[in-house]
Amino acid sequence: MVSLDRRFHALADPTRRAVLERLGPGEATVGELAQPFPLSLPAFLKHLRVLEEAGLIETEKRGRTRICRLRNGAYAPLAAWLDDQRRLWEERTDRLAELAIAMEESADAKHDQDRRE
Amino acid sequence: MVSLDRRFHALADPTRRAVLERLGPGEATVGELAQPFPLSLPAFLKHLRVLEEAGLIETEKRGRTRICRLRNGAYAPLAAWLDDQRRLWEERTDRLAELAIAMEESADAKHDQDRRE
DNA sequence: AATACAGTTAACCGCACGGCTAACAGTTTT
DNA sequence: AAAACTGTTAGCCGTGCGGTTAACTGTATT
Repeated sequence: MVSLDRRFHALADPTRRAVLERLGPGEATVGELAQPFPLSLPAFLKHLRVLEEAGLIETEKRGRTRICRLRNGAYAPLAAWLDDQRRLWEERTDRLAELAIAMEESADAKHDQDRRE
Repeated sequence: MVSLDRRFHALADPTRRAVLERLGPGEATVGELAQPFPLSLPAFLKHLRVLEEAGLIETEKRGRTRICRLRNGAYAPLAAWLDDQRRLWEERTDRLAELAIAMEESADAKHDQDRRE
């Protein structure tokens, strides 16, 4: 299994994210992918390698060209981690809300008590 | 607005992700956060800086200690990007499915035609 | 067979990243 | 006032990342 480190690192670059965005709707060759970027081909190839080793894309050589496509379930582990964190956060705010309510009730009780005195 | 580059880069490190996980349930001081890690304090502080400049946490100095907490909506832009990409992917597979159905119908038609001949 | 095309490998380069130690600064505590 | 505690800054260092050019491989085209 590829580490979250590799996956997140792969996304921390605008060129690589652009490639993924381009690959969302459908597959493309190395040349087609590289065309929009002001990069040498070797530099661009390194980005593709990073994406492939992060398990985000898969590639296949057909003749003298190589076609690239998004991997099935590529984003699942990343989305899962984010969802976990958001869940933790919301559980926390829920607890805070309960606490606030409890304090309010306690304050009301004190208020009633004051009135009775 | 903080770039996606910074945000994703901040997540591409196990120490920093661990800090975020720790901070999910509630806030903590620098010392409490640093304690589990086999790092010098200056090294650890750099990680906190990265997280703060990525807009993921916010910190506040109280006396001689500094307390750190998760920022509200910290993960929203990241989750949004991921969701966009997954949407693109699913639209693509939907189109492929439609195409497959269309081809099947076409094949059926051809088949019927063959039978009629 | 020669040429062009698409990608790949190798070797290098500057710089930012992640780590360290040492010294300093501002708050509590005693 | 002195000592202890909690961060913080400064400066250094090795490694890896993102980029380059040059040379090469293998596949189509003519």
